[in-house]
This record gives sequence, structure tokens and C-alpha cells, in this order.
Amino acid sequence: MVQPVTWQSVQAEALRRIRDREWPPGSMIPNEADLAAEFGCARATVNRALRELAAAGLLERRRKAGTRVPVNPVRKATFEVPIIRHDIEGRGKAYGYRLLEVATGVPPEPVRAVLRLGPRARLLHVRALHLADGAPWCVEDRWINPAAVPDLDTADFAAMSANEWLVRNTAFSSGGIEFFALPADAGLAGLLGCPPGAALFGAERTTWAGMLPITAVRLVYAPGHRMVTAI
Amino acid sequence: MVQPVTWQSVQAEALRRIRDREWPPGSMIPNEADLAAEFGCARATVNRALRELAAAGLLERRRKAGTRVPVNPVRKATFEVPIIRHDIEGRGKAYGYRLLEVATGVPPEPVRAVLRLGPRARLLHVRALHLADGAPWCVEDRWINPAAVPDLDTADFAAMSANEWLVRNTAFSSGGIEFFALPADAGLAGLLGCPPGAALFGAERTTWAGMLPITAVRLVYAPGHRMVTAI
DNA sequence: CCCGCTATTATGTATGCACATATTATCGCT
DNA sequence: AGCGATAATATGTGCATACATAATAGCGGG
Repeated sequence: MVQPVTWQSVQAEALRRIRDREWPPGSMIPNEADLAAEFGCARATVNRALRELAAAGLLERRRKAGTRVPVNPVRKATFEVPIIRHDIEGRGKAYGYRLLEVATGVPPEPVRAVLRLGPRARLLHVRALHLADGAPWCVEDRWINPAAVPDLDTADFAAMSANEWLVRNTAFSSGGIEFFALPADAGLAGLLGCPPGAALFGAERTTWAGMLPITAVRLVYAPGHRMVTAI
Repeated sequence: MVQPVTWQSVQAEALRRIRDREWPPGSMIPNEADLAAEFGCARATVNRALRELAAAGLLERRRKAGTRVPVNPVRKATFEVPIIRHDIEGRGKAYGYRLLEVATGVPPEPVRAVLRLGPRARLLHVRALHLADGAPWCVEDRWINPAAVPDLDTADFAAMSANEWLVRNTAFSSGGIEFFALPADAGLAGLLGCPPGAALFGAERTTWAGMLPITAVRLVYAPGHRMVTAI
């Protein structure tokens, strides 16, 4: 009995041909039916293998036109957006948390802009400090739209960070993240225990439930933080 | 004639049930066969829909155990790693490039460490400045392993950046990226036109062909740079 | 009561087929 | 030659089926 050709094996072989330039950049590769015949498998198997390679940016597929190896492959990397507590605990450190401020108010203009809110919208403002082994890890500065989070008044942000509470209690559909560097101002320097002007790694996220803005958050990490991902 | 139920429509409905908490976090969802019967489609169609949701971190699937909605969904975001020239041109700016240095030598210890090379390995060191509309955009500081790049001596890094040349001319299989913030030293400040100590956004990539290290590169961007991605 | 074997079950995947869809190539007409 | 209708073609997707695989539950023996 012959063992079946798996889509993984087809994918691995296709990847090898791309890497070894048997299928040179810019060239067309054989069509699915031919490859299926060559590998001795069904076309659906080839299809799945190539589809995933195309999703990863290693092939370009167009109906009728066929499949080609792109000249300039655009590599796609995936990274996970974990709950901060899990991130810290996953590094073998003890998690700590300090709530700094909870208040309702009108957010500053940049926050209103990214959430596409009018000048009179009142949001819940939560600031907190996350700690790893007792040392400052990151500052969370968040604005939450009560209109998009029905149970918001039941949340106790002294007991659970807004980060974790929102992940558990809201249903979000889309959003964006931006990463950047910023100098520590006096407030950040005090909280993170670093000199003013230190180079800090920051991330800003916005999350939406359809057209409804849920939250905008800025996370600023203590000096030396690195975001790591595989490619 | 009834139009077939597409895997996209099944996926959309599953996503709705997760978001609307019809399938609450932590709960099991019906098995594929039951869902197929409910939607009036084949199990393979349900499988594909749910498989992709699981890949996105919105479901957890285990054989025999079934499929559940995770309590703490780990969102996965993908970002593209473009050629720097394309990145700049895609923002509607004119691309410019200045080669700063090409030399062969022994890399500093941190570079040797990430590439797992011995203390005597000699690599090609390339430094260059990328410009957008004439203004400094990012500094590229790269070490290339000649043993992994056969045609390296044919490359003219004055005409094409090492970034782009390597994307076109090497077959890499895996790698990693790290993002971080760093203060501008005197050299970076001079190249990027910013004061020393300014907070800069940096990225370090390593790429491999199997077990063979190809290149390690540090990119440091001019102040204000933001890396943007959708989630 | 504990351990290990076995049966069960849900997902994972391969197959052959059919048809849909997008795109290109070609043919015929003016 | 130019243009538009039409045929051809590669990928995209759905279906029914079969079997593989992993993990659990349950049973039996010690």
C-alpha cells in the first residue's frame, strides 16, 4: 500500500523548488493538474499546498493566468498580541499590576481622531502600570467607549487590568496597531524608573466592533523592551 | 437551483456567533458534522471555515476533544516585510540611497551570537542610508555570510541596496525579527539628522537558509517612524 | 485502586468529480 | 487592421466518501 502524498509534502517540495531556483523568480510554474500528475496526488492537494504558499507571499496566483514566482517576494510575518499578564508570566516573571487612574472625560484630540468621535464624546480613561518581578514593565493608557461596552460599569479595574478585562468581555472585530519609539517624558520616566528622554518602545492599538469604536490604548514599555517574532 | 453555501459564509456566521457570544468564551461549539447539517453543506466546507478561524486564534481545535472558543483569544496580526524602496515609494515619496561602507571583516560578538558563528568567521559588512524625498529614512547595517550567498561577489551594492539584492538573489527559509527603541548615538544622529539621544525605532532581522545563516541586519529609522499593521 | 488496553469520537486530510469564475486567446466580422 | 463575441484554460470552490490520527473514555485485569 502506498502512503498518500500529503499537501505538506507537496508544499515542502514546491518551497524547495522556489528556494533552489528550479522555479526562478518571475517564472510561471506548472499548472495544478500537471503538478498533481507529477506528484501522483489529487489536484485539490496541490491546490491547498500552493494556496498557502500564495497566502504567505511566496507565490502569486491568478485565475487563468496561472501561478508565478514573484520577483520581489513580500514576506509576511505573524506576531501574537497577548494579554500583558500572559506575556510577562510566559517569560517566567511574576506579574504585578497597579491601577493609576480611572476617570470619565473627553479624550484629547488625537484619541478622538483615531476613534472618529465627535468633540463631546465622553470616554472612560484608565491608566495602569504593569510590573514584572516587581519592576515596571509597561504603562497602559487607555480610553474606552462606554457606548460599545455595555457591562463597563461592572468592571473592577483594580482587580483586573483593562487589557485583560476587555479581551474577555468584548467582542471586537477589527483594529490596527502601530509601533514606534518615543522619548520618556517626566511622567513616564517616574513610572518606568528611567531617566527623562530615555528611548522607549511604544504601541498604540485601536479596536472596533464593526463601525463602533471600542477602545484606543497606548502601551509604553520600560527601556530595553523588544518585540520578538518569527518570520 | 439553490446556490451553494460557501466556506466564507460559514466562516462569517461562525465569527458572528463568537462575537455575539452565542458561542460563549470557554464553551465547546457543535462538531463539524452537526454544523454541516445545520448549514446544509459538506463537512469539508465547515472544516475549511473553522480551520482558518483557528489559525487566526479565534477558535481552538483539538482532535477528538472538539472545537472551543478560547477564554483569552490570542489575536494574531500579520505584517508585511517589504523591500525598503517599495515601502518608501508606496508612501508616495521618492526613494534615494547612499552606500556608506562595504568591507569584509569579523563581526562583533552580538552578531556572531545571533548567527551562531565562530570567532573567526569573516562576513561582508554593508552599511547604507535609505532616503525618502531626500531626507534620511533609515540606516541599514548588515552582515552577510558569503558562504551562504554564492553570487555575493557579483553584487554591486552601490547600485542596489543589500536589502533589495538579497531579497532577489537569495533563497531564505526562516528567520526572526525583533523591534525595539534605541537612543541615537553620534553616528546615527549624524546620518539621520537628529540630535544625539533621540528615541529611534529599530528592527533587527536574521535570516537563514536551513541551518546556514545568511544575514543579520539592523535597521534604524529616522525619528517619528511608525510601523503600522492591521489586526 | 491503579494501570494499561481498547473502543469511540472529532478533527485532519486525500480523492474524484463537478461546476463556477476570472482571464486570456482566438476567431470572425466589418 | 481593428474590434467584439466566443472559446479555451487555470484557478477557486463545493460535495460525498474514505480513511488517518489524536485524544479521550471506559473497561478489565492485576
